[in-house]
Amino acid sequence: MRQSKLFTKTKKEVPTDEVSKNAELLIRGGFIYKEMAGVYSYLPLGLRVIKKIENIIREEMNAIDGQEITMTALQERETWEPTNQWSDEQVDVWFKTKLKNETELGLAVTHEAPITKIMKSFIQSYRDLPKFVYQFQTKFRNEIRAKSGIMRTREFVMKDLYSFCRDEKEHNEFYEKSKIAYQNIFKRTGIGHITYLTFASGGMFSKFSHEFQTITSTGEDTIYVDGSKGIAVNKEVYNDEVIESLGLSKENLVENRAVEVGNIFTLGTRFSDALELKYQTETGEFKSVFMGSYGIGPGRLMGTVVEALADDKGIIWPLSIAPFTVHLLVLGDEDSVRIEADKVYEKLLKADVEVLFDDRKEISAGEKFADADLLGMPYRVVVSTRSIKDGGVEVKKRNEPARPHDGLGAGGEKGKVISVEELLKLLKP
RNA sequence: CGGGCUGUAGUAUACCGGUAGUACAAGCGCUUUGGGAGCGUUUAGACUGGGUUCGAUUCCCAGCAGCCCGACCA
Repeated sequence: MRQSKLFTKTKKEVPTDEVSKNAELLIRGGFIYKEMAGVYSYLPLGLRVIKKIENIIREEMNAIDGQEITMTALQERETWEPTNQWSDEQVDVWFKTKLKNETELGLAVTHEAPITKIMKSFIQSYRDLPKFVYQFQTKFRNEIRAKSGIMRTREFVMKDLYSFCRDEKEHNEFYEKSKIAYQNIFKRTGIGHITYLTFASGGMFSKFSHEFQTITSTGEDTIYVDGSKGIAVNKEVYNDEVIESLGLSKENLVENRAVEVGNIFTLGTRFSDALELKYQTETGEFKSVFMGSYGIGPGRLMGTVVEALADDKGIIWPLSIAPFTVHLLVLGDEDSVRIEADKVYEKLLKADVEVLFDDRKEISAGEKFADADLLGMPYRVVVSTRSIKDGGVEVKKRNEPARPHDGLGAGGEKGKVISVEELLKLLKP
């Protein structure tokens, strides 16, 4: 993509009404646009990140036999009444509305009840189980207080998977598989090393649940981490009984602030009982289906990556979810340099490298470098009179520490000059 | 939902009960070109409603909007 054609622009100024790092950097970079408090649009660069995150999640969900669907955002009152969750006392974040004929509707807060209804049409026998279904779909939650940029919003996409098993044993087997799938997702998106399986309360749905918490100083939650075992306990259930039952000891637990990037629940038969999702066993008895639900918010995951990995100059995207692999900069407007840069761009495209080409004219080198740092692509590749004289292109990784000042310009960080062929080998080994 | 703070060009800010100033952005011209460059020039602004006042962007009230702390969080 040529940056001269990209409709978004970077901003030098920090918006004063955003304090959180993720919102500041994502807005300055033009990844997202704030529509209102807790409601953000995703612009071209941001959407590319979201799509990559979704694809990683999709691959991991498919690997554990998930089947993708899309459910509706409009939900009927009757769907939620059997579990008593239409009432404002039970669920206080509903956005409710009405049809012209006064029928009450809700905007999707979550989908346990609707998916249970759907599955009633298809599950009758033990032969139909187990089944696993997921979607990426917009949730609406009328949060009293939206905050922390894209971390806690009123409208957001969530990947929610629902499992339907014959009994608790079959459920537990899947539940353990889902933990590994989730851990793969966080590893692949670059935050695996700071994300912990965390024992937590079950909220409305069950007594306990598991969260995946990523350690960042700006996190909303407090967790106690046992680094050697790689697990943690949420403050909300942090007591002697829980610590003992998990085989942990207080001496090894370290307090941290963290962001909940994923959450898995055992639902049991709460929904299948209430909505009468039953199946017949081999002996002809009717049993309620044993359920679980498994959520990840791609937007929050994106915000968490920004919070956890950025430096004082901008975002540092992991290769796996970067909007582009390479940020190609051309310095100077001389024809010879621009022709050479165009050639490099074409070669990268031909080799299937995702490249953002800063071909903007009359933009100073400093501004291009600052933008490259802010936008955070993994590789910065520079074409300039100097790189051409040195026989190639200058390559610098975004996550490499600054090299010592080499006298080539104020605050200059020199990359390594290599040929385009070597660059391609580096990117596509 | 309790508490606190804030609304001035696109963004960030300043002053003031009496002509709203600056920087960045944007447009134009020239210069510059390896870390957000310079000179000149142009465009552009007081959240809404009520009150006090000769006069309100400024003071008061209400509404709306935003941020922060806490509580909440499927």
